[in-house]
Formats: sequence, C-alpha cells, structure tokens
Amino acid sequence: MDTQPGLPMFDLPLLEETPIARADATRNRARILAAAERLFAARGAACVSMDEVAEAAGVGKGTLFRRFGSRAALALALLSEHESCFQESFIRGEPPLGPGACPTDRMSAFGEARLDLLDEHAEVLAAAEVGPARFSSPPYAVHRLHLTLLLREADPDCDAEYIAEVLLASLGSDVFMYLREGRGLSLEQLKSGWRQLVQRVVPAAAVS
Amino acid sequence: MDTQPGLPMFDLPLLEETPIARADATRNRARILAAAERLFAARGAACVSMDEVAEAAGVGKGTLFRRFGSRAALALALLSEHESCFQESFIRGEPPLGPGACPTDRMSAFGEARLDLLDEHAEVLAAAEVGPARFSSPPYAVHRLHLTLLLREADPDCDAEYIAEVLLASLGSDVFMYLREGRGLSLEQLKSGWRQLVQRVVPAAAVS
DNA sequence: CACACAACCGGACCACGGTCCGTTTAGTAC
DNA sequence: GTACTAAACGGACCGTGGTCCGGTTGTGTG
Repeated sequence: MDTQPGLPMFDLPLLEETPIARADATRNRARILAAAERLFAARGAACVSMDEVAEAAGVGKGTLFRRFGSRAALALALLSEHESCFQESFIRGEPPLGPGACPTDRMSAFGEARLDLLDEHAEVLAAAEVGPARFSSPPYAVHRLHLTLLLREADPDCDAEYIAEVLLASLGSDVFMYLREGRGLSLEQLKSGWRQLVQRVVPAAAVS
Repeated sequence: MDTQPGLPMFDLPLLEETPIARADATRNRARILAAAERLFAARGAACVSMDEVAEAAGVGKGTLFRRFGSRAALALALLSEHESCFQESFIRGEPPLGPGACPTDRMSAFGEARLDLLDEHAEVLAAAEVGPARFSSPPYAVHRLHLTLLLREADPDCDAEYIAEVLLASLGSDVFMYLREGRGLSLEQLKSGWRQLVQRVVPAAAVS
C-alpha cells in the first residue's frame, strides 16, 4: 500500500520477502519469528543460538536458514516493524522529524529517534548489523539517502555523501553499545552529543 | 620531548606482552608471527584460518591461542610495529602530525596518516578490529586520548570525548573497506572528506 | 647431577553459523 | 481420487574460532 500519492519517493524497499506460495512455508516463517522474538526477549539476542531458535519453532535448521538466510537477516526481519515505523516518521511524519522543519533540526531529530530505537533494541540491532552486511541492508541505504539529502539541502557545498556515512557510523549499534556500556554514557548524553555534532557539521544553517 | 609541558603524558601502553620466560615460548611466538605474516600476505587475512596458521608455524592450535588469545589479538600483534610507528609520529614526530602545528592541522594529519595505514593494511586491521574488542584495544585508547586532547585544545567548549569517538568510528576498518570497495571512493577522496569533516567539526579554530 | 615444579605443549573436543541433499508434502490437473 | 511436480522440509554434515587437560619440557634449587 502506497501511503501518499505525489511524493517522489524512495518507496522504502525495506525488506521485501520473496512472495511465499506454500502454506507450510508461511506458517513456519511465522513460527520462527515468534520463537525468535520470545527467546531474544527472554535471554538476550546474543545468548540465543540458531539451533535453539529452530528447535523452539519446531522446525529444522535447514528451514530456518532457507527462510532467513542468516542470523543477521533474521534479526533484521524481527525489527522490520519498528524500522518501518521509524522510516515512516522521518519520511512522512510530523516535524521536526518529518518534512517541514529545517534540515538541521530534522537531522537532530533523526539521530535522536535512531538513538531511541537503539536504546530499545540494542541487542537485536547488534545481531542485525554484524559484519559488512550492515552496510548493504535496505535500512542502511534508506538512512544514508535521507541524511545525504538533508545535508545537501542544509549546505550544498558540503561533501554530503561522505558526511552522511560518517554520521551514520556514529549511530551504529556497535558504537552505541560501546558508548553506553563501555564508557557509561547515558542516552541523554548521546543525544546531546549528537545534536552538538550536527550543529557543528552543518554550520550556521542559513536556510529558508 | 613531550608534546606539551604539564600534560599528564600517556606513555603509550601500546601492546606489552607478558614477560615471556621459557625459551620454547618465545621461539613459538616468533614462529607463529612469521607464519601468520607470510600466510596473510600470500592469501589475504580473511582467507586464512587459525588452524592453517598453527600448522604453518609447526605448532599446536592450543599453543597458538595461548600465545595470542584470539584471532583479533594475533592480527593486532602483527600490526604492532606499524602501530608503534604511527603513534610515535603523532605523539613525538614532526608537524603537522606531531606537536607544533595547530590542533586542527594535527587532527587532519592524524586522519590522513590513519587512512594511509588502513590503505596498506586494511585486511589485517579488519581482522584486528572485529567485535567489541575493537574498542578496548590499546591502540584505540591511545587514538581516542590523542583526539580528545586535540579537540579540547582546539575548542574547550566542545564535547571532546563524544566527538573523538565519532571521528574514530569513521576511521574504523569496517567503514574504510565499505567506503573504498562498496562505494568506490579513492584514498584521496577519503582524505579530502576527512579534512573537510575536521574543519567543520572544529569551527574557525581561533587558536594561539 | 638430580630433582621438582611450574610453565608450556598439542590435539581432541565443543558450540556455533551455515550448507547439502535425500525425503516429504502442498498444490494442481485430470 | 490419482498422479505428478515443484517446492519445502529437516537433520546430518562441514569449517571455524576457541577451550581443556593429560602429557612433556625448560629451568631454578639443593
């Protein structure tokens, strides 16, 4: 379902699955997601093996990996609802996150919202953003495009592509967990740091 | 030659090994390092397993892991010479990398030097900086402290701790490999992006 | 030189993520 | 209902990083 006609859009490609035909396939998919969610919530994503997920779902290991391809992809699927919601907010939502506010404010709001997401799902996100696959995930591409456009709008002279990547790197789940747990920073401190960073990277912001 | 009088002076703890007593231990350590270096250079670090390293070194797997603890630590040890040299350069070397230049220029030079290091040893660095251990390695601590001091010197009002972490995240091996191979950026483009980033993060730079 | 003990050695072993392939089954056409 | 096929199933299997522990060996002491 399209949300709004007329908007150009990057119709969030997000994570479309191949159209599943057979009934047992969809059923098993649902079982796996349910089992994974339960186990991850109960014991922490890092302490749950794929074998356990398969067994809890009453499904063979082969089935699990055929449906999701990898542990990271399973975690990504688990987060798809939250991620969709996040994307909806900064693409078509209310200001300052959505359109209407000035680019700088939107970037600040973007980071704060992402930090909230991290705060709530840090473990699952960490499982999803492991390895180089992190940079080729659909959510990453959407976030990158979003930041790039905002940066270009805020300051046409800046190297928007590069700066977008740098900013996103600082919002990665690995950095987040390290700063929270390793350095003992609070969520508020991170948000404050992010706001300051945005203010400094996009100077002045003399934008209509 | 300390960088500046009165500064506490972080005598680069770098990577000190436990004082090795027995002869066979040091001999095996050397064998392992030599074998690893050879194999990594020949086939790429990512395509060499620890079993192979052990066999090539003529040593049991247990010995390999007792000496180095993990694959990441082995990679780190392999890089220790280059890393020492790098640290020497920005702590006691010539300007603009070493003391004498203004903080902004030193930060620019720091990133460029780190990018050169990445360009030359990307694969081994990627093996060393895997997982959360990346943030607890001695080199990371030194780099962080260095950037924090420079930032504080350049602008006492900024959140130096946080910004240092963000800047370092953008110089991680994962981000580097992604930007080079995934996005096709050249080394020069990365250096240029870094310089611009530094200029923007530390505004004006009205420093004595 | 003999002794004793701590340190070291090596390879069997483990858990994990991921793959393979022979078997089963849902859907369809008659 | 029967027959057929493509798709899905599941668990044995693999390579990997990392651990364990019984046996060995270098080294300080008498």
